[in-house]
Amino acid sequence: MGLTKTEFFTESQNKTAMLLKALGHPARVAIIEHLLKVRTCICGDLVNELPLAQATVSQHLKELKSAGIIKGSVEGAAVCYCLDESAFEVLAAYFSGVISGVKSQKSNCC
Amino acid sequence: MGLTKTEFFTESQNKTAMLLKALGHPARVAIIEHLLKVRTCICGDLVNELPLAQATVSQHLKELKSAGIIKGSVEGAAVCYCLDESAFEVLAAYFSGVISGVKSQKSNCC
DNA sequence: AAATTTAATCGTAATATTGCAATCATACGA
DNA sequence: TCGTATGATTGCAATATTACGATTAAATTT
Repeated sequence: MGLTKTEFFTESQNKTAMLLKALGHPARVAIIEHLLKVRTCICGDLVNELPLAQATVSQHLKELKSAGIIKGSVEGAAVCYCLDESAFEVLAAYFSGVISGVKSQKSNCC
Repeated sequence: MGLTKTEFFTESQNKTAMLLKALGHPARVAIIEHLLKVRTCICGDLVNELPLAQATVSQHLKELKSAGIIKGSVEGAAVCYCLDESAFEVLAAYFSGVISGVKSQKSNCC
């Protein structure tokens, strides 16, 4: 075990969980917030910004990128990273959908 | 290692990451979506609904509850669970903030 | 009281994540 | 071309997560 049984959940549930899991680490939240401030940056900038080694930052960037949360384009020797707006639109829509669903419920709890 | 360095991130970053991590599993997304449909349910309902054993479902419920995403109230021998609206309001506000931040940036990427 | 229902907890196994040092690969400048 | 800058990858150790069977505990039913 230790293996998530993704095959028994819907495509949508797996996709949503995958996005949220990718953001479910303070270092990756910090990367997002730094990109909100500076729009674009390279890995080295984040290594200076975060209390983590270069290998660790690179790994977090890889996870964010493979989840579709950031984009990276090669810029000479460096790689330029920026936010992928579409992922956040999906998540914002998801949560506003949840909220309107909750609000449409009669009472709050049992 | 294998230990997240939460002490080096802000309170807000840790809190956001904690909420997102709690939702970053398809079973827990499925639990949220089921609660959206039925408003309240007990653990046994979810055991019938999900392809997971009772102990596993109970563990997922515990994680959601300790993150503040669901509430549970004892109802005789059973425990009645429902969504905690406030957590979703925090997250919806977070993502709409991210989106307006991204939109205020000049160009999309480098 | 005994049996049943409900779900939390314990113990364990398998796998995933986090973090880092070291190394590797690529692009650029001297 | 040789050195330098940048960052991805590899290999490893420590810890966390996922899942489940078995057990436990509490409330309800018979």
